[in-house]
Amino acid sequence: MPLTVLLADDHAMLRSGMRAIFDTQPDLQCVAEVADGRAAVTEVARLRPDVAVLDIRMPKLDGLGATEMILSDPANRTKVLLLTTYDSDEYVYRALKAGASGFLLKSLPPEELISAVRVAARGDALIDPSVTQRLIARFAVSLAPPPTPPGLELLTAREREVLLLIAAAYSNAEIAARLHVGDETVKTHVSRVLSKLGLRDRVHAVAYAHINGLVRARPH
Amino acid sequence: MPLTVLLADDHAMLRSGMRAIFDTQPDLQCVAEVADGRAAVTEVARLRPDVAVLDIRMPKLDGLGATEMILSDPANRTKVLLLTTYDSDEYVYRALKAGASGFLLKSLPPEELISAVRVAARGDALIDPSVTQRLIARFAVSLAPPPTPPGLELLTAREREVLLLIAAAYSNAEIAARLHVGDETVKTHVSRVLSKLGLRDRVHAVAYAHINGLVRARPH
DNA sequence: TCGGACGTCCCCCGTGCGGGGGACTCGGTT
DNA sequence: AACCGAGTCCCCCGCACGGGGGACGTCCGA
Repeated sequence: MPLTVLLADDHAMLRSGMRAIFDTQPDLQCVAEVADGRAAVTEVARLRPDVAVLDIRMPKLDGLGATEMILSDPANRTKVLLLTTYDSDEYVYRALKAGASGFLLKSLPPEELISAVRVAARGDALIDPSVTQRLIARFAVSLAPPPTPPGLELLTAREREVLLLIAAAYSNAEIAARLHVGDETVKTHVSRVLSKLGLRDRVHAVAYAHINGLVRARPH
Repeated sequence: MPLTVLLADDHAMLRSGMRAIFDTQPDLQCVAEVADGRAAVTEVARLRPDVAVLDIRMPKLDGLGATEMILSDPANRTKVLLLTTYDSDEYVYRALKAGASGFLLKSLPPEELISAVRVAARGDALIDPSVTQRLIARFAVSLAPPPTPPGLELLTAREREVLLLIAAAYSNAEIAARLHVGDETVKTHVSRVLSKLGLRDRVHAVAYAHINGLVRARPH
């Protein structure tokens, strides 16, 4: 059975152009054309096409908002491809966050649009190369380890160990038990950590450790 | 002038296959074939091709390591496309982090490999659709706001305000000055925050706030 | 061989902190 | 009217904490 497609764009000319492209493919069937985002949402809910191709700029509800509404429905099985004339980073992030299966520029060659629909239908995703480039850069920094915080290199191994335990909100006595040393020893380490890092008290130490990424916040 | 390409793969058969593909394109010139990662790095440094196509599994130095060495050189202008038989998330992350311009599966149709080289050469990037899908999912969660931490809804507006100041490592006296209230008042708020959240002391409160994303760590 | 860094343990002392009370004002609900 | 939650201020008490000292052993490099 053919893949069903919904087209959403406020320019009738562009819609008929895309429909013509799909009509060249026997296994692709364009089951609806709409001119705004709200209509796209309702028609997707009614017809449940395999793929919805949405322009970002549309009246009443833009393509991003429509995408969010469509994909936030847990019963939905329609994949969403977003089309845009100009790419903006904000658009991309919002689109990907909403779970779009594609983010493409309208300059895309017709045959690639067809292949994009097939890619989306089988559950994969596709991003325009010019956007991918910037996405990688952004993704890389989000993976990059935080730069070594200032002053950390002054600490000995033991002191860093103690700092991590402070950051985990352990008391001196708890740290002592955990390291199997006396609590007076821990006090010494703590004092050295504070003075070496220029911190007033252990509360500042906890903040320092977390802000500088010494403690991994809820693992993603 | 033609685009120059370097091929790196430990299978001679695959190299000659790819070379044959490139030879069908007048504007693509395969300037070198190497069989391991170390050779790839030195040849890229010597020949400075426009694009290097690297297999991930290679002797001596794998494609990821080679990518990192190539792209860590600030004088480098060669773009890197990575090829792999099986995709693993870890591979992808490392590749993107290193700054690769592409991450493709060997199942890729030949004509798409050609187009990928052109995409990379012009500075854009390209990721295999099956990988993109998972990348989006991962990217989305990295953008997702942290879920509302447990217990936070028990706090009044004022108490939340105080909690944020505690998280910023302010002392009771400093919080009092900042809020223009007496320090006895602050003590009351702090006590309520601690008991409502089940925290032992302000140190735990600082850790709680940071772990639950109430305080934005170094903005990316 | 002598230092110096590191890790360990000890004492004193002042104070910020947190728990336990209580009390007052406001605003909104019943 | 009575009530209650939120915000404000006050007192007392115990204690963990942090700064100031000093001391001792080990290991390593000068």
